[in-house]
Amino acid sequence: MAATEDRPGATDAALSRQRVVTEAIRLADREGVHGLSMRRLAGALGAGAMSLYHYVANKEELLDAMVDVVFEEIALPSRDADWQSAMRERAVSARQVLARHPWAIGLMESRTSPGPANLRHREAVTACLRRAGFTVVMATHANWLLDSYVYGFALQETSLPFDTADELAGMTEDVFLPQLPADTFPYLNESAAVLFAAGYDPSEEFIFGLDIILAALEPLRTPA
Amino acid sequence: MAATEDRPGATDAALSRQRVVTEAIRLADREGVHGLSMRRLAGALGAGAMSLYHYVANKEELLDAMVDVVFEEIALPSRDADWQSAMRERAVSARQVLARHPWAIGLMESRTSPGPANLRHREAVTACLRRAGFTVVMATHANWLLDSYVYGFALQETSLPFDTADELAGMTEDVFLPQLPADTFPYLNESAAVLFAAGYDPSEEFIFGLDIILAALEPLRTPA
DNA sequence: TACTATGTCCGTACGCTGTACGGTTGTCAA
DNA sequence: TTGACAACCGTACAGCGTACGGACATAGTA
Repeated sequence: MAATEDRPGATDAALSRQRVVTEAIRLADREGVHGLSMRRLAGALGAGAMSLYHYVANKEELLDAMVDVVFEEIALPSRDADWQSAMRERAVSARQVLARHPWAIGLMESRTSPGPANLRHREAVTACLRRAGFTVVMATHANWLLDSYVYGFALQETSLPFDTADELAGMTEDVFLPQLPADTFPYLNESAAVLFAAGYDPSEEFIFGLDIILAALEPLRTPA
Repeated sequence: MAATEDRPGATDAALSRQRVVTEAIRLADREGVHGLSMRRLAGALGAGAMSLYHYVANKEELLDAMVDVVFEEIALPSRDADWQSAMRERAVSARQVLARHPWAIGLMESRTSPGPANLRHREAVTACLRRAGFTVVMATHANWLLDSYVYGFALQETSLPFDTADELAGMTEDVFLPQLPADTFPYLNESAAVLFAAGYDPSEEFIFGLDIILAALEPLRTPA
């Protein structure tokens, strides 16, 4: 019970790489990646800043580890379902995870070497596509296309200034439409007005594009 | 001639918001967004750090301005061509521009309100789609789909650790294949080997997915 | 029991960051 | 001549990542 001293805000458990990375993710989720500093992270763990460096070589390595944990959270494509269902589910999962950890998208840009969870994920996706009858080259094409869509969608989603359809409706009336005068932006103005009147809900947008892509890939399989 | 004192590294021209933003982009292109500090930027302009604050309210506003200049560089869809050619060209242009300014992609994540060039661009794209016979709702779908693909592709591209097909070939042999043992990663190993043998060139990858999307959108137009 | 080695933790310090605040100039109008 | 104003910048402060060296507890060995 006297394992750790009673520092202010200290947590009982001892430090570990696991705990450091997990807490870092929690902090980044709550305050964004700008709010994640080694000192603040250490504080949240009830430790001194320099203690962290026994578990991560430097901040870059910490960020790498965080991104890999995010990949771990994404569901692998199911082995049992048909390829379209399997890929749809993993894409939906990926989008959910990236919405939960928006900072991860921006972080991917600078991280060039994939972590183990990332590799496992790619292996499973490639396996699914190959078993579905795509050639190696076609599976590569499909991979690029699907991943580009998922990441790009998630990226756009994080830069939206609203969270729900209701919020969007409110902002359309109060903010967007006034900023989009019909004489300078006739088409954007029309779009905002029509979508607003139709009660447009952007949360269904993802599936629409995803299913278009999946359907378009279907004929590119070589018959089993 | 005595307009500016002869400070070390000073440039003759006077400061201006234009010059500040342009030089910031040049700096970010060369050294990445981490290498862009107010002091370094001021140094490159032959000025003191605090002088910059007469042209930008703070660094955030500078980053906003930089992103909007990037949008300005993207070609608008042509009015004369058919919709597929117009959208293809603007997507290719966007990808080129984002490859030139990789930092812009990560920056988009945190920037929630679009700048004027961004709005002009969206207006032109929406106009192109509407004139091609897409309904407002369908044009919105198409917009999300196409932009997600472009941004996601650019994002993935910047995190590749190689630049040319030759470099990729070299790294496949020396780095990737050794890291992908056939027993743990059978499918990734196979892919790497096959793509390497086929002289795979990822620079053609973009057009492939883009044309799939464009073709899949074609039947969603309402006849004129 | 005494000594050493190792692992965990952290206090201090250095060079960097963004920027608040308060100058100092140069130009122009009255 | 005076006052206002724009352009510019020096200094200072809080916070950043992290190099360095040291404190302390435990384990292993003699």
